[in-house]
Amino acid sequence: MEKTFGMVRVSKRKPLREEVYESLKKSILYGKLKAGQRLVEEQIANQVGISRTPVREAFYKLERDDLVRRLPKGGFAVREFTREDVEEIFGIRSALESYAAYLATLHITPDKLSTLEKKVDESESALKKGDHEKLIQLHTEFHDLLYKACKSKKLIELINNFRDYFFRYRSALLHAPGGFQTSITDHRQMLKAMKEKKPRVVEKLVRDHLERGKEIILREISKGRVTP
Amino acid sequence: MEKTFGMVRVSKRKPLREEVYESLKKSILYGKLKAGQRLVEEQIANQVGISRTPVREAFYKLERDDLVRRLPKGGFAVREFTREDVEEIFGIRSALESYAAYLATLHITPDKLSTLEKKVDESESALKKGDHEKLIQLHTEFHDLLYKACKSKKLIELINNFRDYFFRYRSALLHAPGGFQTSITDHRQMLKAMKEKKPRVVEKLVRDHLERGKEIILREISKGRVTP
DNA sequence: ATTATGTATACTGTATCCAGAAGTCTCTTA
DNA sequence: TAAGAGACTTCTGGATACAGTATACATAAT
Repeated sequence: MEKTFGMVRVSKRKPLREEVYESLKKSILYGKLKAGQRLVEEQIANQVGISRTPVREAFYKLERDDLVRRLPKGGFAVREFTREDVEEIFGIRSALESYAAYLATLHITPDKLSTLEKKVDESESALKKGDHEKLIQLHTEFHDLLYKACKSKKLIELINNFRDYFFRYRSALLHAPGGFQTSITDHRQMLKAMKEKKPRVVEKLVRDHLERGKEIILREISKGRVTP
Repeated sequence: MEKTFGMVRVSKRKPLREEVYESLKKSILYGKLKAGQRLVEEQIANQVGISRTPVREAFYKLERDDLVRRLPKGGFAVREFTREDVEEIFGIRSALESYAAYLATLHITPDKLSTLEKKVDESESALKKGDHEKLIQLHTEFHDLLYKACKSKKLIELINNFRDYFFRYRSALLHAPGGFQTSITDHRQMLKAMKEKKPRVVEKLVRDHLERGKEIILREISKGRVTP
């Protein structure tokens, strides 16, 4: 992060530990680091060309995020998920995200509603064009916007932490048979219920949406199409 | 933590960072460290007689727990709560704890039910004797046991983290007019609904229970009887 | 009196080093 | 051959030192 005022450079660099944390996190979320992959302080430090200290601190932070777990023989590993984990996490997500959607329905403003509507419209348009990358992006954005409207910073933070666990599966989720269409239909219904100020309906729609997502992931895991 | 096998001492001491973390956390929870109190690495390190490293790591962990916040001028401070924070946190607690109670109703075994019943019986007995300390302890234990029955380690962890924010208020909560009696009545009703395998009823009872708790805390804060 | 500059202090972030623990491998002895 | 001891390797946790940054205070200049 650098700003330039004329010829004067104002540098506000993030601490190294933050940079390592974000880089590792991104690698995990995007699947560059596979579940089970072992990570060792010294190795990462040598690769990056820094000391162990910021690497260690990044590891501890990832550990607290439950994105890595500590190995008994030293080092950390990218977290793996059992079927039970998937059930557990989706259960918690359901509780949190439906609550956020409930709050969002209470608090949302008309301009935010129309932004959401625009996302759904764009999704339908992208579906017609078969632009799957765009659809994945719009799907994520719809949920980001929806939860942001709940006005609870801590809740959003929590939700995003849980969503991160399955970030690398979002493509598989949507590519499942009928995945794109179902997702758009769900979003359309949520939007409708929000316009009508029916928070309990939105809440239920989000629960069902997540239940469907969970079943898809479990099915894909069973078929060996994705690794836990 | 030391174990002794005959004359052989097996020492499994916790890392210093864990010890500092737990000690600071306890001081925060029990009100020894007041909201707003500033904490500085070097100072704590000097007081304890260790280097800064484990202190820093403990601070980061407490920060992640949202029990302390980073100060712009260096150091950390014990977290303060606005009324909005109280509302936010109780909202999230309500979502999480009611979900946990719902799961617990599905999973609980008869022996655990009778343990819960025993806690309620003991609470009524302690109320008659005016043993308030005992009542506070039993209240906490009831909830610990209830949530433990949900069989979701991550959910329990989350819930406990949120409960910790108001740990120092639990006495005020129960000492509020009619607090003890209401709490016992609530627990009795939850127990009844659990026996009857009505998870949605338990869920609602827990929501109402927490709503009441929130109102009490907000009222006590308004009256200046507790500091946020 | 006000503003600018220099210095001291307080703190953080990072690098380096040391000691210890745990696991693995090799050699020796029974 | 099997068991035990010692050496080696790999890793962590913590201590220490150094450099950088931000703030407060004192002094000099206008």
